Amino acid sequence: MSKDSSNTAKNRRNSDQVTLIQVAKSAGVSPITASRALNNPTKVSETARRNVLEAVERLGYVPNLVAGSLASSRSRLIAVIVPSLINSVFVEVIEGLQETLEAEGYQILLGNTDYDLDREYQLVRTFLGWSCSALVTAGLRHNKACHKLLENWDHPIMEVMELGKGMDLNVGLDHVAAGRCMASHLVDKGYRDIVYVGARLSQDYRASMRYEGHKAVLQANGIDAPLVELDTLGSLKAGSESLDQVFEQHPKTKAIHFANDDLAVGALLAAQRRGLNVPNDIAIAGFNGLPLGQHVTPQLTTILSPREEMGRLAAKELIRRLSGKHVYRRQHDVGFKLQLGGST
Amino acid sequence: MSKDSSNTAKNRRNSDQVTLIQVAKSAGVSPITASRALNNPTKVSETARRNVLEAVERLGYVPNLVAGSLASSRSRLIAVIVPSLINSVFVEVIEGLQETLEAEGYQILLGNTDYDLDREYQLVRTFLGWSCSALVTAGLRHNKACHKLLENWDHPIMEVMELGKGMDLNVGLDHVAAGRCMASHLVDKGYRDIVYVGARLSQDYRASMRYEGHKAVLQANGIDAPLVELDTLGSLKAGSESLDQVFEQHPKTKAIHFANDDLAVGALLAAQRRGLNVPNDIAIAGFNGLPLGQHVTPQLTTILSPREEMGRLAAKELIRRLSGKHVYRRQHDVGFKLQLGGST
DNA sequence: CGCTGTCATGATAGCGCTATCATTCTTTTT
DNA sequence: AAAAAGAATGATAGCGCTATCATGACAGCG
Repeated sequence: MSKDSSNTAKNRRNSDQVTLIQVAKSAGVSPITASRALNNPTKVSETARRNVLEAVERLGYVPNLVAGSLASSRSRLIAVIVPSLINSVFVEVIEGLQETLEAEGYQILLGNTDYDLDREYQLVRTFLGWSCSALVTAGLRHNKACHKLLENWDHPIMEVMELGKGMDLNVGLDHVAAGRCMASHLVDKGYRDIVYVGARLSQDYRASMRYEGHKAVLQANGIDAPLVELDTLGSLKAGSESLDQVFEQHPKTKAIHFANDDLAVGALLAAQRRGLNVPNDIAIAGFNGLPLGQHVTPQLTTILSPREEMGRLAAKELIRRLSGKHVYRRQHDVGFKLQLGGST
Repeated sequence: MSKDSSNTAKNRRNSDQVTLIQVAKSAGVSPITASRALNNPTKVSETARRNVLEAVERLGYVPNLVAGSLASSRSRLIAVIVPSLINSVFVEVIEGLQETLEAEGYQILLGNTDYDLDREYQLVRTFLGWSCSALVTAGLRHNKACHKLLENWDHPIMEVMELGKGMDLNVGLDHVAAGRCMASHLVDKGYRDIVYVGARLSQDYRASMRYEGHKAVLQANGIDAPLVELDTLGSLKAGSESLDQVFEQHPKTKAIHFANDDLAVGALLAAQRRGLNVPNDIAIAGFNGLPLGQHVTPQLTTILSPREEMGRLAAKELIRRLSGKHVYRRQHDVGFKLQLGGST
């Protein structure tokens, strides 16, 4: 009986996969040297490195990242959790993140909470199980279990979109201030009957933060700040349909401050279809600064938020942190810009 | 000298992490039973299961998915590779995939090729290293190395967006037919001076497939089929700016068949800004059926492609395959629909 | 010449989990 | 009642890689 180790009953090797051991053998070095040649090239002699790389090429070796991560408890995976993909805002942040992270050899593990904090908790649990190098999540609010889990996690956590004291790193903008900014603009323009329209504010709580800012400014000017909340997600369609609801509840409305550009553009186009002049009959303002708003006539007055920039900046801060460098700011305000169009 | 196994020099345990062994100990069962209680509940007695679940709760155990994947060489990760996130079309497919896959406990590993097939190859290599359960990629074209790598991979591969003989599973639509469909419509409407406008056709080769269909119909009708290719990615801005280029190169143009809705809507709005009547002065058609096109006036004539549906269907087919069931069709045509608006 | 320090390499021992086979105990069958 | 089959559990041995420590080779130095 020969001891054929490659064929015993207990063998459960994935027969056809090339392993680092085979590469090492073929290169005439030990497995650990082969590992170093691939992951720590400077720790290995020129010849060894060359031999290993040639063997990799020759055998078509694809590193098993799962094994590597288990052994090193580092994974080069970055968890990214967003509430929605339909809302292009988050996609642009992801785009910014991805551009920077992929260039550094990190991969994105994507989760979608559908604006549900319990779902977020589940995703976080799963992602921690993947030994992610870091976690990026949209927003500063989490449920209790999630908060506790993250607090005890010893990897960077990046909370994006809004600004405030987070768990670790934070890149975002001040939504209350953004709401104030637009409201001030409308008041300065002389509008008095102003309605704020949002969609599912309990879910999109950043939109309700903007409403808070909006309300504060109006009240400081002795103006009422009525709110119309739609029961659908923000979309062109919802914006278009919201007009009826607004005029029904507040017939004298002269200006509408929408929670986002989709709603605003939907309403703008709908208003024009029914023969209303924007801004003379009704003024319309949005939030986000989507390209769409700049292509309609009149151009949409909105607040431009630097979304890709936010993603890129978040990624850079994370990378700086992951490479052990000192992070200068734990909180980073990317700001916003009032973009004046003809719609107000 | 006591043999304190938890504190020897060579110990590199991640000190604070709760492992399945601790859960098992606390539940009074062996590790393997604990494992089964979590992953194969039916293989374990009612009491054992309850004890394990309680211990999990008590200790705050988070399964190490990396270790599990290494041991089982299954990962519940699904690689999804798309050429772009800025193009909302791919995002909607991802949304459809995610909805279905997350419900089945799979996670999405997201890659972005930026329309570069070499980049795709790199991403595929990385993702194979993660022992992904399956791979979803946009398109049927891959570079040689990538093709070879995938051919030898023994997990499901799903190619989406376009229809044809792929490597494994395929869910998509026939872009040549879509191009023919829209061209036929334009010809039927009586247009003769028709220009096709696309952006970066060598990258977005599906758009050039639609052009092939378009050209075939026009030529069959004895009509010339001029092409204008833009050097930017498709966007409202590019569409808006394309008008000049079209009229400069083809002054008599009466209809423009755009490669996608962003371009088409950008052009439609730009045409109106310069006082042209759509469709009397210039007819405009798009492709995709984005909501945007249905909210402008006149509504955009376009081809509606079922993108989320495509993602959902792809996910379902994958899940069926992953659970070992027979897959009835390896190729699935999701079709498209000519959506008539007032713009043609 | 021995001493120390640096560099390249290797042997060993896991990382935390699950596949496999073995064992025990219970149920069913003839 | 004995034999066969099934259900629940466990012992063992990895999955493929890397952290850690140990070793040997060689240079610089008094």
